[in-house]
Amino acid sequence: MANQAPPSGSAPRLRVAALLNASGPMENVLVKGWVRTVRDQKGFAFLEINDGSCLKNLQVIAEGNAGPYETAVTLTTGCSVQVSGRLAASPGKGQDWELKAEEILLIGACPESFPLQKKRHSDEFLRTIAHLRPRTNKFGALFRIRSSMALAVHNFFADRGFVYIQTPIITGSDCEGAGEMFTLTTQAKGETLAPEKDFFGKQAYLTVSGQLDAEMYALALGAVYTFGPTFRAENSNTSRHAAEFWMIEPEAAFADLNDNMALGEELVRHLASHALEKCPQDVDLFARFVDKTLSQTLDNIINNDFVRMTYTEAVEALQKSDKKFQYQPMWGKDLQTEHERYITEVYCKKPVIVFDYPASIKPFYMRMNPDGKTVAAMDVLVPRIGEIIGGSQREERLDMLEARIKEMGLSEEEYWWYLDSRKFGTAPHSGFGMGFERVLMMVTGVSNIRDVISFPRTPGNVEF
RNA sequence: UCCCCAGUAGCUCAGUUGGCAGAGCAAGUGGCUGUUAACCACUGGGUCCGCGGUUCGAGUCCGUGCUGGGGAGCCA
Repeated sequence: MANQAPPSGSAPRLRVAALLNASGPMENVLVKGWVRTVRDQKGFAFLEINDGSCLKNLQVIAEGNAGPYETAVTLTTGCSVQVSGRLAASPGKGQDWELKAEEILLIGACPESFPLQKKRHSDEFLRTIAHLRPRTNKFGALFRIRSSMALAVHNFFADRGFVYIQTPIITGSDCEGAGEMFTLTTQAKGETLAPEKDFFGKQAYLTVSGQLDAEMYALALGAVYTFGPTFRAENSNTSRHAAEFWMIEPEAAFADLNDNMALGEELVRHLASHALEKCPQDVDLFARFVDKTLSQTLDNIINNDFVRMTYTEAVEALQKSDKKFQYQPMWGKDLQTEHERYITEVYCKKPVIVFDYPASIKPFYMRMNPDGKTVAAMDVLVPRIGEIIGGSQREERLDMLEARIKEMGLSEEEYWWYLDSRKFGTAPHSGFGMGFERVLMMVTGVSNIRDVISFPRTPGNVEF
């Protein structure tokens, strides 16, 4: 089918983005898209057509009492149309080019019950019509940025020799240690089946992380990353949590915690500048209407080194501050949201990497430091969003790892394959998880995670 | 899961001390020869979230449930 010539007499379809960037007038132009507004004058009418290729609409002018004009005045906001005509310089303000319609055909009508109007809607309302919200300027822009950012992630790792791997979504390991898991079963409603009689012969779950699998591939291919969906059944009702989200998890052999922190910082900075460079119009919409401090925030991320401080230093800084915290900062306790916000927004005023956390508050696979109290963990915290990356150098010493598994009451048999990687040619390695939606919140200023995912899954919500 | 706030026209909201249900936008109709969320005029539009209670009378007060939002915990 590639390069097949269009049927004789009809022009190939062009996208609005290309037409708005035209270098000169064009004859025989064909556009297909959705009508955003119809402005009917006496004897002529303006249409604004959007086809998703860019934020801006193409202005179509339908003149004359017959043909295009007759059709134009019957069109309503939301309908789909095809328009053919010629692209000409626009005498009006606001656009360089406009399409003088020679023929307008209605493809799909849109009755007045169409819920989207030519005005701003609240995010809450748009969430109730998540199937239609991509037709708004804001969500169109968001999902063009999301697509571009995904590509930027792949390019970033490809440029650095990381191999893209896909780890299973279905897992049998019930103690990955990152929160509640969704159980998976083929049993019928109301039926109670023992796990050993179920599809996999044991209890199965949706993955909460591809990390343990990714480690196996890092210890073979040198450096790998995953980029896929992740599931958490935590009954978590906040603007920063979803039950299904996308996570990027790089894992590199022969890399220590410093390499890990450098990679994370470089990635966050790369993504921030990518958004500004590759999606300027779409990002500008967010800078103007969603978060007025967005440009400043992104500049801050791009142009400054991230502050690095140990967990111990962070706790000391919190204890020395005049600010009254609801939770007293104390060595050995996890940093609370209010603590993270103080560190990034007040104390450092820029992204911060906190590392070397107490072993007691971190999972078994993190590498024990020589002090015997802390592990080589690191979190990248950004102002307003909080934790965007969480990672560590992994415990590569078999005896230490076995001891930690035992200490935390986990089953060594369950992890036989994981332990094998330390038995056979073990090597220092490290990696992290980065929440893709949180990155999108960072580059757009959108404050609710439900508005950077196509169809968000949260407790009590699986509509669409 | 806990704390706080909200739910009134298609949307965004106002509604005074408990006393006839309101505005803007949208929609419909008409007008307008270059508009830019066009503009101007007119018209239609209500389960005041559900249930129960107090009262002569409840959008308004009380109880309860549901839904949504903000914050917390947990985390990416």
